[in-house]
Amino acid sequence: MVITKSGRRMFPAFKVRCSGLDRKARYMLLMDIVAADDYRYKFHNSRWMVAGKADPEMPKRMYIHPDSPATGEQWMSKAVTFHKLKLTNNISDKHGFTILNSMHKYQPRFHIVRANDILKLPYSTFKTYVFPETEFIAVTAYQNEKITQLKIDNNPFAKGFRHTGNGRREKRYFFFQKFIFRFI
Amino acid sequence: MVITKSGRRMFPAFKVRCSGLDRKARYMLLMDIVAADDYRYKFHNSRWMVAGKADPEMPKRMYIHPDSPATGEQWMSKAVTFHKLKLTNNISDKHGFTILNSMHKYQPRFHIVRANDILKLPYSTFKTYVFPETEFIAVTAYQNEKITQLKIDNNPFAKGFRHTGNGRREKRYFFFQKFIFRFI
DNA sequence: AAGTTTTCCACCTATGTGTTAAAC
DNA sequence: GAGTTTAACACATAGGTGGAAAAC
Repeated sequence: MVITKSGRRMFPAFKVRCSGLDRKARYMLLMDIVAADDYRYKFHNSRWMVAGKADPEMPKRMYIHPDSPATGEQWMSKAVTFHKLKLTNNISDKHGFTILNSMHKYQPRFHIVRANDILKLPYSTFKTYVFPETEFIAVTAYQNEKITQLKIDNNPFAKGFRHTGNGRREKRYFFFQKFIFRFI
Repeated sequence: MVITKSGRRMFPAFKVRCSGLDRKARYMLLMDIVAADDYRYKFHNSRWMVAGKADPEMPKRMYIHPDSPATGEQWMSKAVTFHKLKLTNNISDKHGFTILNSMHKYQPRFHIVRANDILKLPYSTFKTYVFPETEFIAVTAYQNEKITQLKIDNNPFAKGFRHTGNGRREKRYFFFQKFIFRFI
């Protein structure tokens, strides 16, 4: 997962479906990201390899889903997406983004708290869920070309980098087409 | 103020500066819009004139500033802008926008509530402030050309309609310039 | 020297403007 | 008919992508 100084979304976004909640009660839904192990990695010979002990971790922010608080009924009515959570490697970040170390491995976590209010969070019981398949390594530049291509093919914001059938980028071609269309 | 089926922001936005709050206490800041009188209007001979009795009003939504709740200190640290409030004439609106009648006169209101939580709002005391200079008439198409021009000259999203010094629109010209720059 | 991070960029999505002509 | 509303449009702002080269 790419992290930048200015903040980068996770892609694909963390998305969950909830069931078994009390329809009338109010809940806050949260996410955080914790170190998955105590190593630093490097990508070498097309493989991630351990490259030493992990650097110190910054305190991790608890990201509150912006629809919080909402009723169990509202949360269960559709999938809940955390697409606005942002990652950064800037240890001085003032936006409240999640600060990670590049070349380290991380595990997102999901929390459900029965609470009306952010003030009650510290005294409330958390139900925490971990999905191991969402583990990732933070980078400042892609290491694995296949990951890059997966992102390009699936992230709508990267459409400009997709290939046409014959293997060439389509961008210049379409800009030219647009020009012709407007001036002939 | 223009209102549309899909929802339209107010421009200029309602903007206030707060003082005298308890720095440590938490407040919710709210806005709503109420009928200013009981008339329907028409724009005739370059003047707004009464054109009969008002149509029935839809229930008015209380718009909660998205930064709510926050401390007095946070609210007082900078001007508070309600630029995301949206107006509509669609009586079936499901977005929670403020539903107004076209050709009717309205008065925005501003409310400060000392409360931690949306749930406490109904039991809380409101301090309500009205600034008569923010009164407006809702329309679906501009009636007064001077108002149109004021909006064009000041709203960044309407920059495409601004005139150059010689009185012509600048848009085509700049598109052509951009083209030359890219291909020479 | 080699690996990692930063900055600037073109290209994209998403959404806020008034205009225009058609619809009501 | 005359006045009002709607829908499609070009042109903006705002901000999310990876690429490339410079900087570290």
